[in-house]
Amino acid sequence: MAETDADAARFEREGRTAVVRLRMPREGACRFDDLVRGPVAFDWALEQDHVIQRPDGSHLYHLASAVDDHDFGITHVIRAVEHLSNTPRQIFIADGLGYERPHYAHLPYVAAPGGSEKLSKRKLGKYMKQAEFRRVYDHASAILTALGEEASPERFNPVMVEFYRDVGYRPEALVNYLLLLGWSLDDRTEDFTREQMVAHFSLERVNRSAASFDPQKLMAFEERRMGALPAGEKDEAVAPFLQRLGLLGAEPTPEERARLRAVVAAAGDRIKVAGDVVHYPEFFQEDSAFAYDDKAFAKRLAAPGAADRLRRFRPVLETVEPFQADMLDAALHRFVEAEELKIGQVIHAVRVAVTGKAVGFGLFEALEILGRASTLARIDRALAAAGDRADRGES
RNA sequence: GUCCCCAUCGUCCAGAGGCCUAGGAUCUAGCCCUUUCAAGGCUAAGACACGGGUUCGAAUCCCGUUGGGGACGCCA
Repeated sequence: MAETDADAARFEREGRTAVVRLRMPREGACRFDDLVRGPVAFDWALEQDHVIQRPDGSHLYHLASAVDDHDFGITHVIRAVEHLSNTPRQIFIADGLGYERPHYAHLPYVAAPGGSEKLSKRKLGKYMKQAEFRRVYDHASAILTALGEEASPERFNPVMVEFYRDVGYRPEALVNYLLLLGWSLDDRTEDFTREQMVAHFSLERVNRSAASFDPQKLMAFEERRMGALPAGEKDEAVAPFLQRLGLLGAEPTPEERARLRAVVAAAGDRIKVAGDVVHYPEFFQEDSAFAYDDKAFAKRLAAPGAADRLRRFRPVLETVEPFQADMLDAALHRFVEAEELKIGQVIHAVRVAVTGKAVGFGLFEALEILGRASTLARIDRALAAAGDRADRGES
C-alpha cells in the first residue's frame, strides 16, 4: 500500500493496480454475544484494513459472506471457532450495510484422535500410528480390498465422511456420534433418532472445548445401530456390496432374497458395517468356486485323521431329516459320542470344507443355509482336495 | 511474535456451592458362556492439572501458575 502521494504516483507509473480496502475503526471494541461462547469482545485497533475487492473487481470472502448471508436471510451463523476472529470484520460490514446482525455460534473444532490438535486430513500418517485408529482403517480397508478397489490413504481417509459411506456405516450412527462430540443432553442419553436430535439439540449446551475424534467409539455407535436394524433394512443395506461383487443380481430373485436374508440373519452382529458381508461370499458362490484359506485347510483338513473323520461323518449328513440347524446339531453330537471323539475334531473340518474358512458364524446355520446337496458336494470337493494335497506330500 | 480460547477417568460427556465416597459411555483387564469368530453377562481398574483465595462448605466462584490449542491472506 502506498504510504505517501509520491509512492502512489510511482506505483501508478509502474503500472501497479490498486485493491479496495475497508477502513476499520481505530478504537473501541466489537462486542457480540456468541450463542456458545457467551459475550465476546475484540479490540478494533487489532483489526487490519481488510482488502474487500481485488484489482480485477472480484470480491473477497468477508464482503461476499456478509452480503450473501443477508441476501439468503440467514439468521444464525453456525461455524467452527476458527472463524471467531473473522466475526468482527463481518459484523462491521453488515452493520455498515445496514443489515440486521445474524446470531453467531462458534463451535469447537474436532481434535485429532488421542490429541488436542485440530483434526486434519493431511495428518493421516500420524494418526495411523495409533492402534485404535489403525484398526478402524484396516477393517474398512479389508472391505474395499475385497471389493477389488485400492485403499489409498489419499482417497480413503477416516477423517472424511465418504470413508464411512463407502464401507457401509449407517449414516444415523455417524450423525449420532458426531452429535455427542461436544454436546450432550444429560449424563446418560446416548442414542438419538433424527427427530429427537432436532427436538433436544440446543446451542447453549455445546461445549467450548475441543473434543478429540475417537473412531472406536464411533464403531460402538455403529454396532448398536446396525444391531437394532430390522431384518429387511439390513438386507437392503448389505445387498449393494454383494451386487458389486457380482454375487447378487441387480433385481434379486426370490431365491436370492431368501438366501441373503438367511445369511444376514445368521451372521448377526458379525456384520458391523454393511460392507462386512463381503466376508461371506462363499454362500453366494458355486460349490466348486469358493476359495479355501490355506492355513485353515492345512490345519483342519490336511491334518492327520481329519479327512478320515470328515468322511465318516458324511453319511450322517445324508440322512439327517429335516436338514435343519437343530437337527444337524443333535446329529453331530450323537456322532461324536458314538465315535468317542471331541466335537472340535469334526466341526472344524466341516466348517473349512463347506466355507473354506476357519472362522464364521454358527456352523449348523451355515449348513442349513447351504442345504444338503451343496453341503455334500462341498465335503466331497474338500475330501478330494485333501487327498490331492496328501498325494503331493503336503499333509 | 501479537491477540484469543480451553482445562473432570486413556477418550467422549454429566456436574451451573452442599444430592460427589464424582455418574454414564467407550476403551482396557479378569471371569462366565461357547464348535471357531463375534456377541452377551458379571466384576475390576481408571479423573476433578497445580497453588492461592472467597465461603460454614468448592470439581463448581475469583486470581495466579503450568499445560494444551486456535487465529493472525489480494483463501474460504
